[in-house]
Amino acid sequence: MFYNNFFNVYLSDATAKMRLIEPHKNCKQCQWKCDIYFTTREMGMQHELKPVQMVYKKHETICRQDAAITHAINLVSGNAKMFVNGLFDKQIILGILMPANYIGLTAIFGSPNYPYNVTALTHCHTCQVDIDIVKKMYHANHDFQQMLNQSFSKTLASIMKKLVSLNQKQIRAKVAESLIYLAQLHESDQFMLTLSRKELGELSAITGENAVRVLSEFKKEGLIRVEGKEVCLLQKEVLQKISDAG
Amino acid sequence: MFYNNFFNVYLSDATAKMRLIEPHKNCKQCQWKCDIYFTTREMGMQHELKPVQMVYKKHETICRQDAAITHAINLVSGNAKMFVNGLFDKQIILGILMPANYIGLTAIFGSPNYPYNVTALTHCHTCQVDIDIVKKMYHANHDFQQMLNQSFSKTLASIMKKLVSLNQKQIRAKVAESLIYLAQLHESDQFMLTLSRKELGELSAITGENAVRVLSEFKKEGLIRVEGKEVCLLQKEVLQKISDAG
DNA sequence: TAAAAAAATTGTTGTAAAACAATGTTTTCA
DNA sequence: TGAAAACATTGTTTTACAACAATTTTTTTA
Repeated sequence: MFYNNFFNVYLSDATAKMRLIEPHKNCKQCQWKCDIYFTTREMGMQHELKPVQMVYKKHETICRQDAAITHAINLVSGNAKMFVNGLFDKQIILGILMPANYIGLTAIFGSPNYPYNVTALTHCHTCQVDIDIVKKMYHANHDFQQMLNQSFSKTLASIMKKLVSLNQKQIRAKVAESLIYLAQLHESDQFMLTLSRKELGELSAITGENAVRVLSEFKKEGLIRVEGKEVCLLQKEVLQKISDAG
Repeated sequence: MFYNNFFNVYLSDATAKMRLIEPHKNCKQCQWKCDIYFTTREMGMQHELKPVQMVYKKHETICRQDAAITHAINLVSGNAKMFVNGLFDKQIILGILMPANYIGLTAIFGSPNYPYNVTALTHCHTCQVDIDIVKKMYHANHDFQQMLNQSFSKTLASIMKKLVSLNQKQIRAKVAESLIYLAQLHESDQFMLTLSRKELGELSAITGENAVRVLSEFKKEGLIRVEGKEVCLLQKEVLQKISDAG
C-alpha cells in the first residue's frame, strides 16, 4: 500500500489499482446511508464503526472465493457480478449486485470464507466495515439479526431456483429468464447491459455464442430491442412465457 | 384424524398412512436424544417442549415444498430424500437426509414455507417440535443460534457446489460424485442404496436410464461392485478423479 | 400366490447445445 | 494514434445426453 499525492488516495501495491479512500470521519456526511449505520446509531455504537471506503474499477476483484472474510463490504454504487468458479475456468454467475448490497455476511453464519467471487462490472464504490463489529451487532440486535437472516434465506431460495432453471430449461428459456431478472434488478424494462454477451451466457449457463444467437432471435421476433449494450424488453409477457415453458 | 385401536396410533384421514404416535411424556426415555432436547434442558424449558413422534412409510411425504412450516421435524431414524420440483414433473434431489437432521429450520430465518419436499426413502421416525418454541430458543441461546446458522450456511454451500457440478459435469462425473457423496453420508464405502436408479439419476440430474448405464460401466471397469441395492466403492480415488475431471 | 405394477436394463434414434471456425467490430492502452 | 486484444456475430460440425422402445426382473397388493 502506498500513498499517491496526486490523487490523494491509497493504492494497493499489489495491483496499484484498488484505491483506498480516506476513512470516514463521520457517516452523517455520507450520501449513502446504510443499514449498518442506522443500526449502530440506534445502538449507540457509532464510535466503534470505522468504515473505510474503497473504489474498484471495472473488472477488478472485490472479493475472491475461499478467501478469508475480514470485512462486510457494502456496495454503495456501481454494479458487480457474483460468480462461482466452475470447471475448466468456466464461471457461473449467480447474480448481479446493485446498491445497496452486502458482501461477506456469511461469516456471521459460520462460513469464514467468501463462498463466491465478486468483481466490478462498472466503477464500484464500497464501504467496508470490520466483520467482528457486524458480528457483535448481529448478536446484540434482534431486528438486525432478523434482517440478515432474511436476506441470507433469500439467497438460498434464489440459488435453488437457479439450480432448477439451469438444469431443466433450454437456452431460449434461460436467456428469457436472465433478461427478466435484469429488468427486475434495474426496475425498468429498458436498461444498460453491464454484462458482456459472454457474461450474459455465464449468467444463463450457456455459451457466449448462444447468448448472442438467442438475443438476435428475440430481436428478430420483436420481443426485445437491442442496440449494443442497450436492451429493452418489448414483450415481457411473452418472454415470461418462454421462461416458464422451459 | 381417527384413532386406530388395533395399532394404538393416530392415522391421518387424508392418507390413512401417516401415523401419529402418542406424545412423549418425557424425552429422558427417548432413545434418540437430540440437540433441541439438550438445549431445552440447559435452558430449563423442558415443560414447554411437547414433542410428537410421527412415523412415515416409504414414499410418504414428510413435508411439501411451499407448505407452511409449523414444526421443526427431526429425522431420528430412517432415510429421506430432499428435492425440489422441477419443470415437467421432474425432480432434482438436493440431498439425502440421515439421522439426526432437522427439517423446517428455514422458518427461523424468515422463510415461513418449506423450500423443498422431503419424502421417506425407508421407514422414517420423526420427532416434531412446535416451530415457535424453536424460534424462541434460537433467539435466547447463542450456542443454539450458532449451531443452526452453521448448518444453514452449510446447506447454502452444498447447493452452490451442486449448481456447479450439475451444470458442468457429464454423466460419469455426476454419478461418481453422487456415489462419493453417498459413501460419505453412510460413512462407509459399502452401503445400501436406498434410492432407486431413477432417483440416483435425479440426485445426479441425469435420466434413470443413464444412471443404470454409468453404474454398469463403472462395474465393468472394476470401480464399484453392485448387486441390486448393495453398492461398494472399490476404487474411490479413481471415482474422485472422474468426478473432479468433469 | 398370482396378477399387476413398478423398476431395471440395454439398444437405438433424434436433437439441443457445445465446440470450432472465420470474420467483422469495438475497446484498450502503450 | 495505431497495434493488439477483447468482444460480437454467424455459420458449420460434433457430441453428449434425453427420449423412446422393448424386454427382463423385482416388488407390490389384492
